Amino acid sequence: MKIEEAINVKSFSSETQKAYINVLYTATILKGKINARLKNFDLTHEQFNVLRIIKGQFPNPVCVKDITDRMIDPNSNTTRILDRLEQKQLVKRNPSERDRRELWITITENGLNVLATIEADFLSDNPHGSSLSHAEASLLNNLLDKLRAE
Amino acid sequence: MKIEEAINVKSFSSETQKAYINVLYTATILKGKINARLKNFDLTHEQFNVLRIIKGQFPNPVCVKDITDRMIDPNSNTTRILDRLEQKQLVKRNPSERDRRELWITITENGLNVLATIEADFLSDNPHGSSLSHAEASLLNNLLDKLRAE
DNA sequence: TCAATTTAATTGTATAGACAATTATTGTAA
DNA sequence: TTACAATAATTGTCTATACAATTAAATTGA
Repeated sequence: MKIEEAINVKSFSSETQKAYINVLYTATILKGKINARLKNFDLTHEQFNVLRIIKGQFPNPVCVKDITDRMIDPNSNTTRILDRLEQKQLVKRNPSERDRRELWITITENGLNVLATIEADFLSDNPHGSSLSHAEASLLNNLLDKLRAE
Repeated sequence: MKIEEAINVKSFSSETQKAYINVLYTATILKGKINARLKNFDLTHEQFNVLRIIKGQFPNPVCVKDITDRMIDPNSNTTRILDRLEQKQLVKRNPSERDRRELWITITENGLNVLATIEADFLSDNPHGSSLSHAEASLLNNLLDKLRAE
């Protein structure tokens, strides 16, 4: 569905203005799809993201700042997302061995298992086997990078 | 800045996977820019959006459902965003004349003035005079529409 | 007619996003 | 050494996002 139909707007002040709104709207849709799948695993989109970031360094620990630097939305409160992941016993917090201000966060065995299950589920019906070809996706990435650069 | 640098990620499982994350990340950046400008006017991004939707039908009123149908993120709670706009006396709620379940929302004189001021401010340094050409923006729109379609 | 269903809007509750302030610790320079 | 600035993480507060439940009114169909 074209963006015009999706949000019932007949015209935009410019093609770029339309692209702005299209990016925001598309992000909402993608987030909704991901959240819907993650619901079965009692995780939100951002919790999933943070968990993957922590797994990315496994078996090395990461500190809170490392996570924030890699988040899609660093405005999210990393502390509180970690609170929820820790409550679910998916990550552990330990004192850092090099700086007493820091915490060393590691993913638990349980956390690794949950991520593995989710990845299997995601691959099972090829959610990212998108309607975009590799070349189109690459083009899209370049255009988004350029759009942000302005 | 390329998405890889922006979020410190070295590789993605596919170009489409990268595009997914790029859309989410780009949306965050765009929202941040818009919010920063709107802060001077004591409005959030979503409040601004709703206000523009209501203005779009002026002088006709719109009901809550009409607004929700046109919102970038219909998961937002329209009632509570209207609460804040009404508190700031930017919109008015009146009983509908055709259906007692509905409310008729209209933008106030004050609301029209605020929007006019914001639009003048936005135009003043050409925030949408982006680095994308018309053709590139158009291509981006098509790719986003296609990405959502999968 | 009138019970059942649908619809419009609100309310409730939890997490996320936005941003300022605070606390504890480390780094720096007189 | 010791003020002072810088940094890492947490806390506080408000709005937005996500989604279920509720309330009131309109619609439908036997």
